[in-house]
Formats: sequence, C-alpha cells, structure tokens
Amino acid sequence: MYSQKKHKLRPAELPKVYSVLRKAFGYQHWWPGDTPFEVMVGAILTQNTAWTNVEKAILNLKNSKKLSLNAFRRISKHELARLIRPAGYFNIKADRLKHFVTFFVKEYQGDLRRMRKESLGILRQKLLGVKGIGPETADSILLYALNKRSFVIDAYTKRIFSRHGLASAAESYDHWQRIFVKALPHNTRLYNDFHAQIVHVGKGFCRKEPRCGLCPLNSFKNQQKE
DNA sequence: GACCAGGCACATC
DNA sequence: GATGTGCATGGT
Repeated sequence: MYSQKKHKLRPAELPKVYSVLRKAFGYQHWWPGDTPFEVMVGAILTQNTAWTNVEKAILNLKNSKKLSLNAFRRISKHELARLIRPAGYFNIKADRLKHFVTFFVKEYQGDLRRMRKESLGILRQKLLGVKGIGPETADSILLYALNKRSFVIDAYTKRIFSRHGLASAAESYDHWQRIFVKALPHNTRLYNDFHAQIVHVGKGFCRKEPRCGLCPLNSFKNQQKE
C-alpha cells in the first residue's frame, strides 16, 4: 500500500500545511450546497457515504420540491426514505433528518437567525443531543451552515494526517480536534477552508496510490531530521 | 464479486 | 472505556 512517511508532522507545522494547500488549490468556497438548510441535510446524508451518492439524493429532493424545512415537516418518513435512497442507510437517515427538523423547530422555531444567536458551546451540546448527530455532523452544521468556529474532523483528516505521523488514527475525535484547534489561529474562514482542502486532498490524492506522490503534502516529508 | 465511501447508535464485555 | 455490529447504496 502506501509507504509510511518517516517525517512526523508536528502540530506547529499545521499553519504551514494549510498555506501549502491553499497555494496549490486556491480557496475552496465550501460547503457544496445552495442554502444553509441544504448544507444541514447534506451533513446528515453524507455520513459514511460517498458524496456522489448524496448528490443523487439531494437532486431527488430538489426535483420533487421537498428540500425545504416545511416540506421536511410534512413529508412521511417512508416518502423521505424513498427520495434519499441513493445516499444509502436511507431508513436510518430519514429518521435522523426527521429528528433534526423536530429539534430545529422546537428549539429555534426553524429560524436560522435564532439558531445562530446561540453560543457555540451550548449549540454544539444541543446538536450532540439530537439522535443521529455525532461530533462530525454537529461540527459540519456549525461551521458550514451556521458559520460558527468549529473545526471538523473526518475520515480524510485522520487518514491523511495519521499517514504523516501527526497522531494515531485510533485517537478520539476530540483528541484530533484539539490538535488542530491548538495549532491554528482561531478563525472561522480558516477552519472552513482547511477542512475543504483536506477533503480535496483526500479525494484527489490520498485514495489512489499512484497519485499520492503528486500530493503537495509530500513537500513536508524531508524537512525534519530523524 | 469484493471493497470502499466526508458516521452513528447500541450491545456487550 | 474499548470493541464489535448493523445500517445500504453506487462506483471502482
């Protein structure tokens, strides 16, 4: 498989890592979704699922004019599951979407502005209390739908940076998040784009071995003596 | 046909 | 707290 890099990337190098990625790929303008509501739906649909399959599900919702808060409140779980079928786990995800919408209406009357007024810490705790929303989904919603300063850790982050020796992939979500939060300036736009860059690298370079050698992150492998 | 993909909840030890 | 399992489609 992949050759393990001898260089152990240090947290202090993360700002430089971002700078290299940003220079190589440009600002990513994430998340791929037209509205905050679509972003929140996408965050749940993409759980353990390829984004191409999520796109099909979202297209189904759009074509049947069901991609709105009011439509989600009215639609039956069975019908919702039918529409999101391409995204996989459709029964579970239909449940999770319903739970989220119930929470959104009960806590914030379905009003994004009210939701944004909540402090980050409280809001994150509340999101984690919704059945079907774990840390990654919560942080994705916070960062990309609500523009809150919450760093997202995902499978790409762990895969890429464990290969570069930053930490073990087996470490917890919170452990990984603390590394990035401590090492980076506390800046929402940076959090947004850094995660987007990570996904770009994960999809483009880190999955297929022949492309690994082309990844800009390889510029870090010889900068520290063992 | 096997393997993988931007998780999460739940059971069991 | 750690480990294992179910959930499911579509691309390679």
